[in-house]
Amino acid sequence: MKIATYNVNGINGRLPVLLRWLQETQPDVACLQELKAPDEKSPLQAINDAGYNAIWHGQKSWNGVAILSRNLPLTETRRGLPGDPDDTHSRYIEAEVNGITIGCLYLPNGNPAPGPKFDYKLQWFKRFTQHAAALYTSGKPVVLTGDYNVIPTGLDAYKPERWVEDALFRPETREAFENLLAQGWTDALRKIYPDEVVYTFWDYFRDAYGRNAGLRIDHFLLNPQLNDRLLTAGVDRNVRGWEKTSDHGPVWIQLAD
DNA sequence: ATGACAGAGTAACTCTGA
Repeated sequence: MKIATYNVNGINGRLPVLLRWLQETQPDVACLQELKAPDEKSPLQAINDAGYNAIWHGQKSWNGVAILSRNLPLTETRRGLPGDPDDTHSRYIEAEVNGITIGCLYLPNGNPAPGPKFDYKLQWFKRFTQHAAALYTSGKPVVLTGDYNVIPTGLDAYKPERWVEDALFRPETREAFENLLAQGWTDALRKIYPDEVVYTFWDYFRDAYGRNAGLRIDHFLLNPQLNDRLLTAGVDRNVRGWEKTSDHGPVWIQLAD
């Protein structure tokens, strides 16, 4: 079973690229972030025509997450992160597919830091960590995937010294990610590629993709029940080179059935 | 140190992103 995550940066503007990628790589499940569209403007028909079921948690202009599945029943288990009824951002959706609990997240960027946006990032992270703890001990295989907006270590940025003041790499952010991992989650890409440079994002500016000036900020966290089934993982980095593409590349894991 | 690029909303430009 292949599960992918892809920050599409606009589901409607990205539709041709998204459909081509689905057609070429055929993931069983695809978690999408940054839809930038309300549910009523989501291209559900085109997704269905491509062979995928989908659940959406969209929002006008910003944020927005979705989970797609191909030839597999998709049961929504949660829409929105618990813990703050006043949080209006659409950043979390969760489903069960094939007995696996799949959380799809778009963690806040948090820049500029320090400031209210960074405070919101850390607050959201805290709520997410609490929810992750509950899922971890659910007894089911669980994957938490999406755009974490976290550069975990210096290996995960092309010039880490330039990111030390940035919300993606500040000590508070890295510590929050480490605290989450300390529950027992496995960073799947880092497990498969322990010492290699693996990027998932390349800035639109200054030919960052051509220079491979990237970041690793899209992640798969697996609990032990799923970690035992991890076969391989990768980044479809060629997609980042297509016309009218996202600044993120799709990332995927392959699991034993 | 700065700004470059892109999507969405709305209709010239702002806001956001990482």
